Amino acid sequence: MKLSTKGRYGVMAMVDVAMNSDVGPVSLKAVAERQGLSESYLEQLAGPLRKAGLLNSVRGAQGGYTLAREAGAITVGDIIRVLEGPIAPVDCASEDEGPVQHCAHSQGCVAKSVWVKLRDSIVRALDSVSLADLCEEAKHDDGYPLPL
Amino acid sequence: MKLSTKGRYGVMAMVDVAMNSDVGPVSLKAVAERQGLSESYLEQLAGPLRKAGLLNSVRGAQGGYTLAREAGAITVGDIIRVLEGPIAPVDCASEDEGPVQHCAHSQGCVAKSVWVKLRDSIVRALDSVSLADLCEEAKHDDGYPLPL
DNA sequence: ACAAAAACCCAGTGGAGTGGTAGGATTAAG
DNA sequence: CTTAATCCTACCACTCCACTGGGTTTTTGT
Repeated sequence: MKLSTKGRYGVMAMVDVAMNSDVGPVSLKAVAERQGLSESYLEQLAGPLRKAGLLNSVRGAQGGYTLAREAGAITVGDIIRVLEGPIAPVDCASEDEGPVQHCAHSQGCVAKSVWVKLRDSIVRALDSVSLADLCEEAKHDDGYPLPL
Repeated sequence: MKLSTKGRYGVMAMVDVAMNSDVGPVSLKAVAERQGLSESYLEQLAGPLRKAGLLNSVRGAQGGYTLAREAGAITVGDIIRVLEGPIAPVDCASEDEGPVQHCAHSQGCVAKSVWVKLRDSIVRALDSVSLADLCEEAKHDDGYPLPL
């Protein structure tokens, strides 16, 4: 039940872009430095995010990325779906389930109701938070409660 | 965001034991046959479940496993925790977080609130369903709505 | 014109984890 | 004393994750 770094870094990067693109497009180099991530790895995330219509890109020097929609219209769930595929704790309880999913309909399927319930919980949690929410929170937490 | 087979098979096995242990302990061989799973793989799940106090075992011929608590007092979450470790969509939002978790408290941690919210959703979903619930459901679904 | 900065693309790679199998030792029933 | 079961440990094939690197194209600034 772990998110991969793709999803995690993707959200970090999108928040970074959201918070820094007021003065122009944000380069991956800048994101990588601020967030402490690998630039070349971020490239692999930016591609899909652009193709999915969450990011716009500007090529060439001084280029970079901007949000393709306003921050309030992009949810964490949107990002996760692009980078990790449809939300599905188990294969037989996927969001985009095809015609009918039959997992060798023995007693095993008894558990399916739990997995569907679990999936719906995850979907609700991820879709209920937008980039705007995270940005707002970030600004507020400026005087950050330091651990240690 | 996928559950591993350990968790899935573990729940299947526990339901099987719950539904078949009224006449005596249930052998892993029987579980494996009914559920279509590998017996030797199930052994690896039964060990931890026993040590965690969810299963009792009876060794020797005619031996097997019974629930260590009543079915209503064992949740799906209990099983998952034993077989997959603490519920934590990302490391910095684990259930059993130690003293303080600091994920390089740069802007990256901005997303932490989402992960915590996500974790809590998962925990609530998994802890709200007991083996008894699943057994009840299984009996009801006897005339099973066949796919195809 | 040209150098630098950026997005793009794609191929490869090391390590860790997943999903098992194999073999044996112990325990108890018939 | 054979058989059926739990128990324990080691091993293995495979996949996927997290990255790295090399190279191409596009644009800006000098």
